[in-house]
Amino acid sequence: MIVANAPWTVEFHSGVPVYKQIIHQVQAAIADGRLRPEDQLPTVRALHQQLNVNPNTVAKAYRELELAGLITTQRGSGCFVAPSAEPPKLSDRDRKAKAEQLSSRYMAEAQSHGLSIDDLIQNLTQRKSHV
Amino acid sequence: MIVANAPWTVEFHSGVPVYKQIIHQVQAAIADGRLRPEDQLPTVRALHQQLNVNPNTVAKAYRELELAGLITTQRGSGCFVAPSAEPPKLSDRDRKAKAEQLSSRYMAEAQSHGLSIDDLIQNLTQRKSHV
Amino acid sequence: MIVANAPWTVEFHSGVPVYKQIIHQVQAAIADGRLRPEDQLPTVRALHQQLNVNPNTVAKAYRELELAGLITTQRGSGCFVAPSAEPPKLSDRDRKAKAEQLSSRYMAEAQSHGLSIDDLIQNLTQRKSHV
Amino acid sequence: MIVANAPWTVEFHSGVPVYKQIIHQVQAAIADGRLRPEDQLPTVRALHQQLNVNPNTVAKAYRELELAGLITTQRGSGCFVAPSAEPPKLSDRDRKAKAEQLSSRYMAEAQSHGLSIDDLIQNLTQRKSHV
DNA sequence: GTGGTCTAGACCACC
DNA sequence: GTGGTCTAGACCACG
Repeated sequence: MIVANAPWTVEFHSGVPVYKQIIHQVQAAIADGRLRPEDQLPTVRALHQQLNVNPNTVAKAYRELELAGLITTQRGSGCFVAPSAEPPKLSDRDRKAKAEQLSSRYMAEAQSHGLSIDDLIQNLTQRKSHV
Repeated sequence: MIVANAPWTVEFHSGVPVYKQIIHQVQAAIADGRLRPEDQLPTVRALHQQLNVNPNTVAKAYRELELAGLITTQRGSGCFVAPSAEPPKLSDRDRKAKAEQLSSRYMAEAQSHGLSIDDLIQNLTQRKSHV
Repeated sequence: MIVANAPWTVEFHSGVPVYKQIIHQVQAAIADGRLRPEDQLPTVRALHQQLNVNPNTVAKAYRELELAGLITTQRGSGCFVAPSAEPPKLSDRDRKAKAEQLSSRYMAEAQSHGLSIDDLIQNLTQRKSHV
Repeated sequence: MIVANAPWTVEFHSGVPVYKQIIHQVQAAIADGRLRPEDQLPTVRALHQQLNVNPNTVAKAYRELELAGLITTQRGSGCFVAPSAEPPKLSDRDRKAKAEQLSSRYMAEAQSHGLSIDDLIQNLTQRKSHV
């Protein structure tokens, strides 16, 4: 099954390289089950059109995902989630450390644009219930 | 007052340019009142040592902040929050849009490292109460 | 120390991608001690000129070596052999299997160009004594 | 005689195109006498099954061999080594140059996988005596 | 000066 | 049609 309806998007001026944003989204989709082992990823060409980025940029993201062992590519037919691909498992301690690190950057960026902590919490809570 | 005890940090491999991370943190500190008009910022030298970053990088951040009118630099004595510096005011609609955009990127990055929405919400809530 | 005198070369029409040939050569240099931990690699620009290939091709090779953990890159100063980089250790059995696989491809290619096994053995023996 | 028991193999991730690997092996078999003029080659279908490769890929290899004059195809009955097919004859100088070029590439690849020159020499010597 | 990212576009290998 | 490789060239971040 091709995940054609997935909400692939990138922000161009966030500072985070586009290809890394793609990697993050694929990893996130695998982590929360929207993409399952053996599923086919969008083709390089499809994603490059949808995101309006250069095909090479998508290919670069897919290449790194393959090197990381998360996906496999089959010339002539496409890219697929690796059979063994599994969401990363972190200890509670590591989760908190990582959340701390991310939130710190996240909050600084948010506040610098005039948002408050509550704006963020509210948005996240909304997303949670929407799922 | 010199904000020497503020938690200045940068992540080198986050993709967000280091100088932008510094800008974000200064803006955030101004936005939430940790830095007030007329307050002195850490010196370039102090920050470059603390963050283990090239002085040019800190200088570039301060230069852009000055161009944005948020700080003023006084040769020989340091950089100060501009008297008129005010947190940006956004309409509710803009706040929501910005929060949406930011959250989307951060959630993907969080999930790609094995974190859940709850991990993020929990961390932010904690921060809120700590203030 | 920059390994400026290393015999970096690529064959353009061998079928093996140029960037993989570069990777192989770096790995080989690490494996046999010509490159040691902390040594600096040729800069992207230097190698691109020496090999007469596009800088991106060299950069791609270095990027994969970094992802594999063999080298580290420091923006603004260059690429270095990772402190922990070590030649791969294989069991005798694996060595034989790998040698079998490589030699099979190697010999077919050699014979298809009119060379005999003896030509190959002779050349390799010569190389050995030259070291 | 059909060379059904010949060790036809391809490596998919070697970088050398699959169809070229097939060409090399046919040429090698002709060069060392395993295939003689008038001998029949494996059918496209047989080889595609044995190598687990797309029939088009086998067909492409055979087509190029025919263009090179090494084999002839007779519709309905198969492909045969051309009556005039002869191993290429190279001058000593060319042989050495070719061997040098090939060995250089293969040694880098071998060492990058942790093999030594001796591993290669040993394997080749073994092959020689097995014939 | 260093490496990193992205684009545009070409050609190739394989299904 | 699929992905893979390479080039040329621009712009950016960092020291």
